[in-house]
Amino acid sequence: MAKPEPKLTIGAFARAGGVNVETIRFYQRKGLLPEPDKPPGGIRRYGEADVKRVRFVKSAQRLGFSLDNIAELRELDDGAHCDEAREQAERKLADVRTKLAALQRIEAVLAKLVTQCRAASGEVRCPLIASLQQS
Amino acid sequence: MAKPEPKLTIGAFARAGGVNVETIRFYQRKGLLPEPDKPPGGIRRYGEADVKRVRFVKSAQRLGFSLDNIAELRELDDGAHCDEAREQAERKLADVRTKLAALQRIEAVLAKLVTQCRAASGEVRCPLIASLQQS
DNA sequence: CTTACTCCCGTACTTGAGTACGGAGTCAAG
DNA sequence: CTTGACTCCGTACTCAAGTACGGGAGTAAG
Repeated sequence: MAKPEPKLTIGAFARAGGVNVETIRFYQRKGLLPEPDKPPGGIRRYGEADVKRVRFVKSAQRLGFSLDNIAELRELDDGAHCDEAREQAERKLADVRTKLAALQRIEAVLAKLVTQCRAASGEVRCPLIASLQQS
Repeated sequence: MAKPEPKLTIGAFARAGGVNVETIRFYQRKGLLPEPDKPPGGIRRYGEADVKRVRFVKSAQRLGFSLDNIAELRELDDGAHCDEAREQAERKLADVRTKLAALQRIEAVLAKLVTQCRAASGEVRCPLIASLQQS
């Protein structure tokens, strides 16, 4: 049953996870990744489970979770805490929706300014800059 | 014609601009706000033009421009460079649209995860965390 | 004149997510 | 056995956008 366990060095591990070595070490310091025991002789080895964990961090990060959020989320990964993880995700979802709304407003304003600017070539004052000076 | 020019102290000025004193001083160091001459006697005074300028910074910031962006934008405020300002704004708009799209994808994924989680109470594995471990 | 605010100015600290550096040790190839 | 690549480890630096601090000077009210 003993799987070969690829046994990557940190460099290979980092490449497999799509991050660089320093990032791995940084995550270890943060407690986001376990630091495998150093076998006498001195070089730590990493396996598939570690690669998965980096990927977990990276995907969660893409979803807008901060590293601290992710650490919490990870602590809930002991089976029974699905509810709490879900609540976290719900909070994050609310959060994302807020940001989305804000960004949509920005998009609208910016688009309008650009249009005005295109229309108004030849005016004394740049409508974009002028408008930023109000309010 | 000589307008009274309110002549605010930095504290009053900061309040008028809705930021705090340290922020004003920080913007001055960055070149985003002019630093008025110190009259002999030692206390600098600010007028309406300065308040407008802080507002300019703050509105541009709300639209997602960085302080460095804003400094560039401000340099274009000498009349004839409306085109360049518009180009900046167009780049920013493209930028905002990219972010918007990304955030929308995130929203979708997160919403789906939350739904799955609600449905799957009683499973061994939390679908949220499980899913973050893929890819 | 004293007290209580402000202002001035420089320096340093903060947060988040890494990146960079440098010396020492280890490992595999030639 | 040497060379080169890689690892280990700690410390320090980066960026953005401020915030905090502290001592000295000016100012306004009582």
